[in-house]
Amino acid sequence: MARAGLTPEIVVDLAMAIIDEHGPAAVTLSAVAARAGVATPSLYKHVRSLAELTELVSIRVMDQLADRGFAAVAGRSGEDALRAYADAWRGYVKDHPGRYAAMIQTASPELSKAGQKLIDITLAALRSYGLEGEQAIHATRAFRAAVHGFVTIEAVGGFGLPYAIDESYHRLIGMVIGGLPKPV
Amino acid sequence: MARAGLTPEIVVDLAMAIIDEHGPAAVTLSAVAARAGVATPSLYKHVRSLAELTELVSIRVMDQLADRGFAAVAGRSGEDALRAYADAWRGYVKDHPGRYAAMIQTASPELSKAGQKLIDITLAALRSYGLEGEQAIHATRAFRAAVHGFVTIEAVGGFGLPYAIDESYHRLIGMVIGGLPKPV
DNA sequence: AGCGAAGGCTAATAGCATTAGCTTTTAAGC
DNA sequence: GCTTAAAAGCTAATGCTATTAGCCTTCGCT
Repeated sequence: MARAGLTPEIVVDLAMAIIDEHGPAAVTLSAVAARAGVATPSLYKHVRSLAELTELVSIRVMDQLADRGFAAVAGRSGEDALRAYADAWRGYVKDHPGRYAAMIQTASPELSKAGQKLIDITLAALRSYGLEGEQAIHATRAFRAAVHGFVTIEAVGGFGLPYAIDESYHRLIGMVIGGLPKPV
Repeated sequence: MARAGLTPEIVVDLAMAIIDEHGPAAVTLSAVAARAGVATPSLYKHVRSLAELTELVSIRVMDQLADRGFAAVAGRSGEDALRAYADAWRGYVKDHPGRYAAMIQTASPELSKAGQKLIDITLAALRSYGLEGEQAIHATRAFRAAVHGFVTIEAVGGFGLPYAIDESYHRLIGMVIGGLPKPV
């Protein structure tokens, strides 16, 4: 019988498809194996465990998020860059709420490397503010926390009526931006 | 043999103890039953399913959070009230990171009622700002998002070096407060 | 005392991750 | 082209999980 020709990357692809269709909780090795047309234990030739697979998924999601963010920030600066990044971030979550949910419920050393990309992009967007050291850290944390908090609540439908959510987000980002020193 | 004398409340108590000691992932009906000194299926006399138990746990956590918040806001107004609420919220998460993690990975209709308490407290803290309708909604969402985002990232150790985190939080809350119209 | 409900039990089922060990395919080197 | 060894698949088995069914016992009330 011909081989399925799996790789770790393809296994992650399949897991992502399951997340998109049925949510993060539906990601089991059985489900992935069924999609791959393979017996469950065969997956262990490509991933060490379910835990490793979910970690790889998280890294993939962070990378996708970073790609969108990077594209949004490129060629912009100051408030413009920050707002574009914030919108790109939220756009990704709205397009793929399951993926973001899958991402946030995993933590590991490997993951922090992927997460660093998101921080680096924030720093890049903040560059024109000329913040140094501690000031840059505070600004980055504030931006991350505001964006992540808003988008997380929205993804689980936590805002109740979906009334004027765009405007609420715009204002929150405006509060963060307004609390920064003026760009040089 | 004497009965264990369980109630749904006690079952939730035991689940909370497991969360505090071993994290949310360790909450299984087996583990709870072992702690209760009872066979696993006996728990079904008190909770309908594991899903219901985790939901009850989330509601309990939200209630505890609301109690702390209520106490913090009582007798304060304006910026003072908002900062006290923000500090109480974060204090709870620092005291019980596992509980907060357990809370955020559950969503259901029953839960939104408990979540409404947290929103009501925010509205109360905002009262002296005299915000009406849409303005109050935007302000509440911004506050929730900022607080929730920050404490969530902190709870998973997402800020890397634990350097000056108090100050970062203080500044973020300051950004939100600074973006509100002045209290009347 | 007796009766019914509530709270406990054991046994059984089904789904899950994981490990062990075997077989087949594939690709590389001669 | 043949050999060979690693890579990639398989089946079988283990042990954990939630859940259901059906039974027994304890408790509270009359």
